[in-house]
Amino acid sequence: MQRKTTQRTAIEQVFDREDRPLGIDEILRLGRSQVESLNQATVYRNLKLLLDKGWLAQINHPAMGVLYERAGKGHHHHFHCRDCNRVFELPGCTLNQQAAAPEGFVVEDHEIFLFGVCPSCAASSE
Amino acid sequence: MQRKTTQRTAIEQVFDREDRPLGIDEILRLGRSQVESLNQATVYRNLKLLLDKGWLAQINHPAMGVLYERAGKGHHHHFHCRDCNRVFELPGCTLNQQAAAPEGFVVEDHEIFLFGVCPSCAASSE
DNA sequence: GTCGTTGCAAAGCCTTTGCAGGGAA
DNA sequence: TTCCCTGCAAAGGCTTTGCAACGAC
Repeated sequence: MQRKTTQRTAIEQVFDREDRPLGIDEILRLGRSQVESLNQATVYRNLKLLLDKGWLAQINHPAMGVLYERAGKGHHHHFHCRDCNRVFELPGCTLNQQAAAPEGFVVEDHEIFLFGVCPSCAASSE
Repeated sequence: MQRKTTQRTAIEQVFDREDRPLGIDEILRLGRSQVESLNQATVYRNLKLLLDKGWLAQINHPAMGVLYERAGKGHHHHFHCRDCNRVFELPGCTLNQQAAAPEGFVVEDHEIFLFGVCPSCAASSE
């Protein structure tokens, strides 16, 4: 049976608090502000455990590499802000999936990454 | 000045011949069928050189990791066949970029990855 | 003969794993 | 007391780099 540890709890809280896809470095940094001794290996092990459990999902971002986000949010896409370098989850989907590929291709799924400036950066640069 | 070597020529020919995004392993394997002694370090060095030169472009595929493709093909997307595991370049773009994100987000660019079955695999499975 | 390139091996990243000690139940 | 979990360090992959020999020009 799985036990409740301060380390795993800290990692889970980081995701709940940030509510956006996070990279290993951020998870480790934010987690350490809560549990100073938090080890990198522990983070990796818990991320894997939370993935298997279905609590987290993994995404491979074109510019940011591997990121982790809360699972179970349904189909959505990602936005990467070139200013603050954060990745946001965008609800909804406007893509006509089958129309996106030429005749002959059977499209079953897709992923979209958007790049630009997020609302808070856009506001602060005016 | 840059010199013409059999190794670099072999790598370039692999891309011309396949005409699709390739991973390191494929480049190395296909290149070795032409230049037996082709070394991994040489491939990495030449890929970097061809990237800097603007002859190649790098893509970070969600499922396939880092891939390389001929540069200068204009805006396009990628299709990954779950049968043959190859990645194809799809011309055109049907996405209304700004409509894909909520109010406040300034969208400047995007990338789309499609997943499914390619025409040749779809035909052979019937 | 230059000096850009190559092959080999060593070194760097990032991630995973082995192990003994520690802590949740 | 059990045995899951953690920290540390070593080991694995993949990519880059140092170096001497090679070969394009």
